[in-house]
Amino acid sequence: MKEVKRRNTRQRNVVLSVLKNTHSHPDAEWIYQEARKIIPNLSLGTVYRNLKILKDQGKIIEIKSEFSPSARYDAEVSPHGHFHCTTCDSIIDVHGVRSGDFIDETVLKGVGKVASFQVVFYGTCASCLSRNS
Amino acid sequence: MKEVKRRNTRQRNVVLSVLKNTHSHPDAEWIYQEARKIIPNLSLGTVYRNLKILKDQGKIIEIKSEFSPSARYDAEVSPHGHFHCTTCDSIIDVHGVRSGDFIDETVLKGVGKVASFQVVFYGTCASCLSRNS
DNA sequence: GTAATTGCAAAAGATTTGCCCCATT
DNA sequence: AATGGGGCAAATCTTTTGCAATTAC
Repeated sequence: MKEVKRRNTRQRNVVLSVLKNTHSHPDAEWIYQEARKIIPNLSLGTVYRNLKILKDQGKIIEIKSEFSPSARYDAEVSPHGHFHCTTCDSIIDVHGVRSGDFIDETVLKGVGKVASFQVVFYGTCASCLSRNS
Repeated sequence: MKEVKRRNTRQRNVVLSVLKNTHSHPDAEWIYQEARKIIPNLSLGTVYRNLKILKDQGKIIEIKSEFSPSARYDAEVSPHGHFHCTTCDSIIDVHGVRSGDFIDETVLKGVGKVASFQVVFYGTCASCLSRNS
């Protein structure tokens, strides 16, 4: 993506604020539906374009999961992991991920220079466990 | 996916052996092209179907990266992480990564029951670093 | 013989892009 | 006024699926 002077648009602000107001790690379609409640004639393409820009700017995180066909997004950008429940499809934040040791190790092993990382756990979340017990 | 008695087909064997013979973490299309050298009339749909079956059987791993539009595959199934070089697009194995090293198990216990996990580092690999220095 | 599997092609789903008009700076 | 951004729709890319024919067991 080329370096351009970004303008301050209502659409981009709404996309970001919708994402900041949820912990559900939604996909583009969900964000689109929510944002439409505020800007009814918003288009899905604009949502995708802005998600990419916001990701580039480091204001949001994109989550790629083996169990989700579409990318999921998160406005919490401090380093943390995710737990994807394969039963109810919800994604839960996992704080306290000790990435430092691993990044060091990776660097030490001569693999390369780490810029960021993603950790996703798969399994059954606590709610689903108790629901089926 | 329903439980069925799996048959031993040439197509599935070839897909698996193609993947076992590389460390490049290829996508379905690459596997398809390689496998076609052995079974010329193989179809891409069959490759996708078999990748899904092999994953279900735990014989291969699927890697979802923020920087790859298509899923990548790995026939090395022992728990390990990956490093995706955002310069040359190669994916490198990072061994010695265990979930317990990443996150306090007790924290994870409260979230749910973990069945598997995925760790992907993003950055610039050693080859690309030296090439551009 | 029976049911799983394949090849083919169409379909589906997710994301990107061209174009022209509008809005921000 | 200049140009980034939006809406819309078409296009692209990846993956899935229906179906009739084939193959493994």
